[in-house]
Amino acid sequence: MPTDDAVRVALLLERSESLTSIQDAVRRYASGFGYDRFVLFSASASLDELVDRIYWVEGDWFGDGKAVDAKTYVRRCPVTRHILDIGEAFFWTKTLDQEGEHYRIVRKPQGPGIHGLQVPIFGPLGLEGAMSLGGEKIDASPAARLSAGLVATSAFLAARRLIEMPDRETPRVLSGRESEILAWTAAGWRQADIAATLGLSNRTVENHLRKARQRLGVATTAEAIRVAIRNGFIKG
Amino acid sequence: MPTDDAVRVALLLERSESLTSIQDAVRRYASGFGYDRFVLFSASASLDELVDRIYWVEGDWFGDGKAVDAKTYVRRCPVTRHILDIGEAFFWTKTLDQEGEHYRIVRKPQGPGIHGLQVPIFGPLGLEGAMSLGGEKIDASPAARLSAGLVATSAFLAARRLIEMPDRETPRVLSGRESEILAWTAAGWRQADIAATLGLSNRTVENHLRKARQRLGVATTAEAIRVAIRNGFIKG
DNA sequence: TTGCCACTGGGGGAAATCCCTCATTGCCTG
DNA sequence: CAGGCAATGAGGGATTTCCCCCAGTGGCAA
Repeated sequence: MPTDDAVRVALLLERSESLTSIQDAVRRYASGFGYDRFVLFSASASLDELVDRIYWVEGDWFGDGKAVDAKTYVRRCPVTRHILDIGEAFFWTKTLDQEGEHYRIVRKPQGPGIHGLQVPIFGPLGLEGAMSLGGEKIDASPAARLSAGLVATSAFLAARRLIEMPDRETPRVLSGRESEILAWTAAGWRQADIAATLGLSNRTVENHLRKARQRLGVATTAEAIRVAIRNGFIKG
Repeated sequence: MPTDDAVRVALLLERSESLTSIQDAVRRYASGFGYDRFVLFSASASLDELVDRIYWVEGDWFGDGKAVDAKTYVRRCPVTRHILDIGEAFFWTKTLDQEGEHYRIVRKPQGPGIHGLQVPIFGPLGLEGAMSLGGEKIDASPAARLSAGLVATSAFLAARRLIEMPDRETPRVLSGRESEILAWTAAGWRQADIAATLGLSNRTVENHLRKARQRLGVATTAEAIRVAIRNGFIKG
């Protein structure tokens, strides 16, 4: 029973030294549950360096046989939108009728159509990536969801370890000015107002904010505020 | 071998209907790895106030033979602080010398002292909680880390499901769409991306955001996020 | 001394957000 | 059934933020 192998496969993945071996292991393992198409991507809309990066796509996801980049995938697959709502791995089903494709989140996918499992991977800063597995006849048991989820998570972490190798060790700490200005921003002040209040030029405020975003590894100031609050750099 | 039971125990936990049964299952399972003390808590916000709510504390955490209460645990366990830095489950070791207690994050805890496994649980917006397991002679293998991590995660989710159940009625100042879109914004997504992902027009997203700002009585989206986090309209 | 880094500014242009108004649909409620 | 409100979307323009460069100063450490 493949569920028993989940931990062993996850361990194997953790020690993988190449993307190919990761793929092989996942493919072999997931085929036991009926999956034959895979997507593995880092979806952190936030992290500057690894924005929207696909590690692995395999199988015909949209029926047009074309390769997709991460943004296209995220946008065309309506299932992705539920990543934030649900927070755990979930099953979905795609059916076809005269009106077009219909995606649904389901507890237990069955019947005709393409079914899949979406496994989000979260980290300190929120969504870091996801793995999707799809197939036409899949094992939709809770045990399958949990064990495939474990394996998918390990696969993502392993793939990222290999691919994002170059120093991912940014000290996520803000300088004094940066957190000060971020705090003013969180208080609802515009850059120009902050500049006037602190006796700085608009440029300086802008530069500090950008630096803060870079340091926190986020794309927007809005997210920077969330992360800074969470990490205690500014008061919530 | 307990690693084989991880998925089964996790499933059991998922279906638990009482905190007691969660505790029993975890206790029984984790004892196979040598753990005999447990902490399970939900977390959020700043580093100062890392622990939000403690679901379960049990065992002799500080070697003085006394059971600890939640407050004591939080005050005295420095390991908790590392949850945000590390992002995955990690082992730690506490040793004692004349200078006092020393906590270290280690790859493979061994020797005398108290050892433990810290399992952070992440969600869409970052850290959501954690489970700590401790003992004097623990199985520190990678397989044990993975399977105990799976079980700990399931235990947390199950406990939270039960405990936060009493649908803490938040006076929803924001409408569903508004808080949803604000949450995406706080996660670092731009209006256009949110629109594309949710299948809306840019205008609609913009309008919802403005409505949210109006309702919260703030001038900028940045501040709206801070306020929404503080008021619990979106998760921080 | 030679770096690194925080802090301070700037130019120029692209992109995103924000503001005000208006309109439609559908649901629920008094 | 009218009125409120959530949800959707548009036009048009004003602001603001963001991005990618650059450069000087002063502090601190190898």
